[in-house]
Amino acid sequence: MDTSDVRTRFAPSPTGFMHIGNLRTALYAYLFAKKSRGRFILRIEDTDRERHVEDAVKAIYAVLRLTGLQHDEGPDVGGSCGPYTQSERKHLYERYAKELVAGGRAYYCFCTKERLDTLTDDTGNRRYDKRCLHLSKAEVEEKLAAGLPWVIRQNVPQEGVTTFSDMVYGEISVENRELHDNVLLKSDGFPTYNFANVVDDHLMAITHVFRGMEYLSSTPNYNMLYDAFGWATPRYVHLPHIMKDKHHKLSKRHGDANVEDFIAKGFLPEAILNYVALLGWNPKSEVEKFTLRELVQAFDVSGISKSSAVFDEAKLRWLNAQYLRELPPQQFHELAAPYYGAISTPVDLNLLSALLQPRVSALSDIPDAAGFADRFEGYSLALFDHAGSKSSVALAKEALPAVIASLESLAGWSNDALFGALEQLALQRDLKKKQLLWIVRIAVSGCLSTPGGASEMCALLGKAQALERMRQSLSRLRSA
RNA sequence: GGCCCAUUCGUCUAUCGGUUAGGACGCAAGAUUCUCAUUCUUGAAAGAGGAGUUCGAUUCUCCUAUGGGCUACCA
Repeated sequence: MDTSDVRTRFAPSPTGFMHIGNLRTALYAYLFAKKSRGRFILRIEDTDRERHVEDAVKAIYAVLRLTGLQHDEGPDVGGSCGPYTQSERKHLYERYAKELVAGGRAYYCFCTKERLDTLTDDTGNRRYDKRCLHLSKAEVEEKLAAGLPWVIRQNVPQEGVTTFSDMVYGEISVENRELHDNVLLKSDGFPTYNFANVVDDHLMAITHVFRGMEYLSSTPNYNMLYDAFGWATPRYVHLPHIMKDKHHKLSKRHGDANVEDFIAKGFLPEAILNYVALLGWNPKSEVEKFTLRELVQAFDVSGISKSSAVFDEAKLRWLNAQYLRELPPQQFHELAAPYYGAISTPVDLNLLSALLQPRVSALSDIPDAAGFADRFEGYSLALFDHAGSKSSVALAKEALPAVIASLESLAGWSNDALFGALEQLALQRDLKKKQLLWIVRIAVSGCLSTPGGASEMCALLGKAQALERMRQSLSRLRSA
């Protein structure tokens, strides 16, 4: 049950995939709404036909579904303020723009691109000179009748100061003369973001606007629009940017910022969400691990920081590893299964999952971690030389026959039985346990690093295969 | 260029005038371990610079520097 009028919205433009920054904006808007027992709305801002990307909307739905940020209203789920896709609301904007024209708060502009270009100053900036504002009503009618292309521009007063309050950045004032007569309605009849966001946020009764801080400097323009219509302004929550590094914003040009890519790389949506929540927001406690539910409880706008944050994949990996380890073994196994697809050697996959779960930090680490399975042939014999365990090629050649003989007659092939047998054999031959186990592990895996120790590797491969590999290693040692 | 915003360890951050400036990731060292990893312990690591205000500034004010954003018929 809703118990408040709080309504937030996530309003992406379908110009590409969802990146980490988009996700965080959606998350904060969602958390704020849910914490206030309000509603979270999805609105698709597709007013730029040129940058429109076909499957972008699908990607938005996919990410919201995967991360659990369920919207209460939106193009796909409906709601009382629809339609929720701006291209389907086109007629509305024109009506409202004309209302503004009638009230003198906006005006038709017929200036050509060429003329606009002449308005560019020494520093390469352009500022419209309000020329068309001074057209008489008759002149406007005449041009309109002649079928000249037109746009509608906001009529911004050039004197005075506009002040607004942002819940993150505090009070911000801008001299009105710094503001431009933005285009509200484009010549193709579509509204610009500068207009559509105001009309829609009002019509959809949005109470709190969450968006990137790049809109901070144009917010005075928007407030003038609200005032012109006689509408109440929403509360603003501008968010600091997420950076790829010290100097560059996370950009869609880099596939690594794509939320779906991270999921494909074996990061759990819960971990991504958790990490992203902490990028630019602090819970005022030292807790770092939060479920979505817990985030809803803990979220507070006062914890949002003002400065931008650099995205750190290392920390995401660490968090993801925490999540992976807490998974019920069976669930981890199911998630890992797709990554076993490339393994052709028969191994005990359930056991492999059990060994892998505490040691991978992303599911995509699995193929590499399980490299022993298919990368056995032709491994370097130098691996038998290991100072730490005092083992060597010579020792391997000498000890392996006994290992093979001993294990061939081993009754069970469990990890415990194997470990016991190897331990005993080491004792008999007066070898350090470490020495023998190193040799066996290499002989059976051919890898410096494996998901388990010698006995575990043997158990993983099964009796026939493990013994076969040992014989193969022995013969290579002998002929070397 | 103009305007807006920001500036604490490499990174994410705590501190809301008085702290040995705390935590986390990463990094290093040690311990544990049948490898690597895990786990545990320890360590190195920060207030951009300069003026003020104040008994006292990381914290408040101003200037400078640096970074980011906006300055589109993109959002």
